[in-house]
Amino acid sequence: MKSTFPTVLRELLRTHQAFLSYAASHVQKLDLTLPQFDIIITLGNTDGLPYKILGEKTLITKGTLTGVISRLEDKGLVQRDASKTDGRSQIIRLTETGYALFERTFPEHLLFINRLFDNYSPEDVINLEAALKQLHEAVISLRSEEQEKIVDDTEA
Amino acid sequence: MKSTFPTVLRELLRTHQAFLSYAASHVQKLDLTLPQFDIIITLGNTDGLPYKILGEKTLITKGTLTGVISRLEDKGLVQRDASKTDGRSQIIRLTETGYALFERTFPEHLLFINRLFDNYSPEDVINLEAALKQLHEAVISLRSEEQEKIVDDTEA
DNA sequence: CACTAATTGTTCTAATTAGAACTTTAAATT
DNA sequence: AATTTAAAGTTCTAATTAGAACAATTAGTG
Repeated sequence: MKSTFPTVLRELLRTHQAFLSYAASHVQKLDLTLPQFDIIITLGNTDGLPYKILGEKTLITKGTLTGVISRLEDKGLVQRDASKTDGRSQIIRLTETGYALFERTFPEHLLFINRLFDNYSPEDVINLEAALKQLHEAVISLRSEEQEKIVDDTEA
Repeated sequence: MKSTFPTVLRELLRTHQAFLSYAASHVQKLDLTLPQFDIIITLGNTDGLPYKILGEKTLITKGTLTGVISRLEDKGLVQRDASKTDGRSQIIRLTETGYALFERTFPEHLLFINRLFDNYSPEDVINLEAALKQLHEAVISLRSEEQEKIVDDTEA
């Protein structure tokens, strides 16, 4: 059996790692970590987001999110407000300083990142996205199969 | 300007994360973390590898590697031997227990992972790998450009 | 050979990470 | 309405992560 594991999936890990370190190199100049800047970006052009949504958009789990938000709060870039409609929920929004940082740095960051695709044809972009989605869906599909197995075992 | 950043690259992050959590779900049953199991796999079928090579293959930086190896050593799965040819270098190899674990678990792990590609045609695999490599090379190319800039600044 | 530069691995720090236990509040059920 | 169940955030723990400083050794240079 020819194993696709070492070749294709290693390449996924390598590409991911390379991209993160590329993106981080830009963000570090702002004295922010990548997750921190990701929060800033995600909050930009919104009127604040509940904790939960913020975690879903940035792919940061809630236990981690508390720490990241706290550090941004310490830096004065973000603030927590209690939700008016749900007593459990916190709304995170950019402070004035945070919004100013967003406006000042986001366009340049976008250029920096999009430079990766300078030599891409439109088809290349489509292919990449399609290939990633195909793998993503395969993972999700198998993961839910595994989940069902566990449920079956519990019931049995 | 149409931004490729939020769509394609988010998909890279999501796919990567989904894959890791899928792989981790399997490895956790062995009471190992993914990086730890990655080391076991990488050492399997070798006669031991120097620290440096091990880090390159697993994409783990040296500061991190020390901790991961130490934990595997504590579990008795791996041992450190001083290199005979280089006084600075350590050779990491599987212990008997470690090798037994590798032999017992690796084939099943491979099956578990390769299941992701059950519905892939050969072209699908080739496309995925090509798309990832294209992005990877774009990152590397830009990263080295950035590096040159820094050198220029230092010289100027 | 002497000196400098580079490499190997360890140690340390600050941050992120997932997961679990926990508190508080909301929703659902009886 | 009372009770149970679920959801939102916080806190805690163990591990990973990158990066920087450091000691020991090797390689390269004059």
